[in-house]
Amino acid sequence: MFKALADPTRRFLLDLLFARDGRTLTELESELEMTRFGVMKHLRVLEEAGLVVVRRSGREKHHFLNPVPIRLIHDRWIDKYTERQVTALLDLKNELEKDHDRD
Amino acid sequence: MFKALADPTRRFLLDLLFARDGRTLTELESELEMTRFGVMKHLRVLEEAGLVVVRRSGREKHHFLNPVPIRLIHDRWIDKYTERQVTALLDLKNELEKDHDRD
DNA sequence: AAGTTATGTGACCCGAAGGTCACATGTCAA
DNA sequence: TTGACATGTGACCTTCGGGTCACATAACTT
Repeated sequence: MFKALADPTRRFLLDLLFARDGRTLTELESELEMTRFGVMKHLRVLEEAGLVVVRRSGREKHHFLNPVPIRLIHDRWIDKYTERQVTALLDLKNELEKDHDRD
Repeated sequence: MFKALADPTRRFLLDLLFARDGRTLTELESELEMTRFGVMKHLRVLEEAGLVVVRRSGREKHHFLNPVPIRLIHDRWIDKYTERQVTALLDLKNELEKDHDRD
């Protein structure tokens, strides 16, 4: 599950699904500079990690983002008390900068 | 930074630091079934990822957990609206189970 | 100064993961 | 049913990352 997040291509796939859910394999493939097979492998990893959930419809396979595992990562190393400090800090930072691009 | 979380040994190191901060290399080494060199490599990766912050004191090097990058992962794929749903869901789950061990 | 302790560096080995391809199955449409 | 489309499988290659070791520097102790 952590290994699933280790690859930049897979993170980009999550970004795509975060922007718009329910896309199919070929739809996602068109956004990447890679063979269909590569994308398929990555989606499989994400699926096995529980980060992506799948719904079949005929010959098509639609992919959806699952936020739960991400939250579990968060909760593993940030307790309720620290969370308040960190969110406050980051909210302040975003307030000061007002433009943000990550990674 | 995501690759830093991909390795189970490094996650265990974060767990150790989450339990108690400021430990030194040899202290952490004693908790693992590995050579000092292996642990050193892992700590270096965690440090470069910003997940661990370091304070030198003489010949000793103390390691501290930094929660900010973890929170950034969270914020990347969970918006404020979804966050409420997910936390509510997980709080409910923890309430029902009442015993929890992860990974 | 000398020995011990804490940490650092470079090279090396090996298994795992990313990527592609030939080939294959299942499904829609005419 | 025939062809086109969407997805799946296994083998293969190559690069990368985890782990160890020989060797090295720096600091505390007596």
